Amino acid sequence: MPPRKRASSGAGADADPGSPGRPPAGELPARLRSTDIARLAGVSVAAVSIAVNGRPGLSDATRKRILDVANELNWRPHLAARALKGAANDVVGIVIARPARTLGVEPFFAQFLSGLQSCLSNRGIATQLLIVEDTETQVAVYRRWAAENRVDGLVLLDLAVDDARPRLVADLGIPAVVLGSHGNPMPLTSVWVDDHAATARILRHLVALGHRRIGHVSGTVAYQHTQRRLRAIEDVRDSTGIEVTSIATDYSDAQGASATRRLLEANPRYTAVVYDNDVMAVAGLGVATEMGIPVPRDVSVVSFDDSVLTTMAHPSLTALTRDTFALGTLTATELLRVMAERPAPRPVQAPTPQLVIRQSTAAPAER
Amino acid sequence: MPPRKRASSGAGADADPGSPGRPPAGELPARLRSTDIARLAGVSVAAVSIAVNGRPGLSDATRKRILDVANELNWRPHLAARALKGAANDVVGIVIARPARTLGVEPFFAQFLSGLQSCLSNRGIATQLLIVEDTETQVAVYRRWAAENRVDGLVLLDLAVDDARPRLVADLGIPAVVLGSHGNPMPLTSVWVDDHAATARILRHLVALGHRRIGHVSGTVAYQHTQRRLRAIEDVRDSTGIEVTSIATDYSDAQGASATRRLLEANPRYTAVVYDNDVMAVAGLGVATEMGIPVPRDVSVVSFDDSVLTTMAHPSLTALTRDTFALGTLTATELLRVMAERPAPRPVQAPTPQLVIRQSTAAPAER
DNA sequence: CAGGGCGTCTAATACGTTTTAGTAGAATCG
DNA sequence: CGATTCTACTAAAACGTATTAGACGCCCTG
Repeated sequence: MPPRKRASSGAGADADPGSPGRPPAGELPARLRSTDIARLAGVSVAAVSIAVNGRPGLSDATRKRILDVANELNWRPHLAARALKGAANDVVGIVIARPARTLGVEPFFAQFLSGLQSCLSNRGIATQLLIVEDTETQVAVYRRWAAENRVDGLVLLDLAVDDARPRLVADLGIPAVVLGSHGNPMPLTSVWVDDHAATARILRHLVALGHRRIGHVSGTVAYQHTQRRLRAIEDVRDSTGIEVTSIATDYSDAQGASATRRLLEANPRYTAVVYDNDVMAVAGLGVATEMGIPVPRDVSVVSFDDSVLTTMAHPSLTALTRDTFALGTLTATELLRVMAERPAPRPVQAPTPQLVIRQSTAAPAER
Repeated sequence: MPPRKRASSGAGADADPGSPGRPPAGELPARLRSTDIARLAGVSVAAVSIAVNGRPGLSDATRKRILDVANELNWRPHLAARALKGAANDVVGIVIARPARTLGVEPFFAQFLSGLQSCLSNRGIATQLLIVEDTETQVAVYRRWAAENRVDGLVLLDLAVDDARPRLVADLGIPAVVLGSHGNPMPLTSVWVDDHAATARILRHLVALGHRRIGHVSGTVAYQHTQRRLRAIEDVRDSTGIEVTSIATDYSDAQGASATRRLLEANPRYTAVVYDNDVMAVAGLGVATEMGIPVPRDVSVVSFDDSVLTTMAHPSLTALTRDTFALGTLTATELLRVMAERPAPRPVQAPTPQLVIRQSTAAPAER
């Protein structure tokens, strides 16, 4: 038997060869192909390809005729066929390794993603998202995506100390940008924030107010940016001689609250507490209020992250603020560059977060 | 000239034919193909395909040998080639039409997405996300994605009154689930929440406390769920005779605040205010505090959405709570069913949000 | 022992596009 | 006016996989 031929323009004896056994919603609209467009425009498929890809070598009249037919029928090149020939997929991937439930808690991710996407959308590029349990699966996904040729680029987030991913992704040959790392060696282009300066900014503010005994409710120490903050704190401690105690947490409100309790029960009491994120800061504020310790009179509170939470708290919280959306667009811009030009890896500095002084910080009470 | 042949297993004189002219990071690892696996396993490409797709027709020994080789080399079928043969892409799409900057404000979206993804990830399905400006572009994207065969399924969010998208998507033949609509006719399977019952639940609570004059700061009236809430309010008004006034907003804290101001300056004053989302509720709480109107003594406050915002506010806010993450997983489950079986459209009811009574509601003050 | 049936495997083809090599005709040039 | 270059287009060969039709043994059965 000859290979099954699709019903072409000729005699169409098979009006609907569709499945007679499948009752509901079983119509298949018989996908258009470039041959159809070519036939209707009276040209070859090669001409169709040239026209839709805007390449030179066609008269304006012919080009227009082809495009008119294509638009009329709302035909686009089949993505898979195009990708098979080595074209871009117009997809960038993000794989996140976090407990899925925690994603919605922080506004950071959603805002970053929005910024990223709003920049990529202009180029018709979509973002492909996968949430996995652990870093191992994450690595497996990178491998799989590379093998499958699924994405044109990657964004790496939440870099851990000694994270193996940048090296792996670079070796896999996928264009990528990492957010937050600018270590050496640097296998990938990175967008980084000066956590050191930001941390110093907070501490300078508190020291200037007169605080000499400061608590720090830190995030997960496995992350690189946490380490950078801790190092900055050490530097300030060494240079100014003030006392700073860090307590590590998992960023949750629960651990933020219990860390706060420990700091406020200490004797002598810490006169200021710095929190690595907004959720913990607000939770800590609640704890202080519960314990009858007025903020900012008896204890000042500062958050590393700014959000609707910190502005709406009472008292509103002094916080480091940054444009997370813009961070996303910056990352996207760099990724587009990497995808297009494959330049040598380089660090790109994002604006350093600014300190917004609100109602939660003041000079420590006299003793 | 004969067609370019890739260097095969034979004499390997070309250790690294990589580009000598492009200096940085220009290695291309020469993608593996099924032929390579076949050669190394000593079988045909057909056997490789059968093995990796787990289809019957191969002895266990051969099957294992093939899979071993494939895993060893970390080879996977090229996605595009596979998709070209009509296989699934393992991608579902979500197109959101909102100002990009607003996405991070509400936790709803991030949580929903997490739930969706955590369910889809089990099947190795990724989510493709696109944020666009308006509904027109959204429709164009659906058309393009359909024509390109980019996604296996769609999730439709933020349904407007008379939204044309369900009909369009159904006509395009893309499996899809809509969140929130259960109208007639229903071209697509929908996951819906009983907004009517939820709204009634809030009002019953306030009426039971003794409130007879209630303000409602509503969201954008173009959305279907806003309409359902408004209708529910009307029903309660009609059946109980209490007074309820709605003010439409765009969900922003700014408009929430100004609406609150209007309600609290009214004479006689409204003794309770219901907000369509948590951001506005917290903003309204701030306004009341500023105006020297104690909550809940002089005015009760209820939020339609629950989040870290409502729990951390002082006083903490009475709110409707629902498991947005679970809503995501439910939607994913339904979408998977639709993609697999193409059943007739049907409504799937998600659990009705429950009222969590916190500190912001109380009986109205005596007059 | 012929013949059917089954288990295992392969050759060849199709999927829908892009790209390369090439052709026919018109224009240009010495 | 023949040779060259250009313009506008086409035929055919990829891209890497899934699938279909069959081939080849082998076991069973009558």
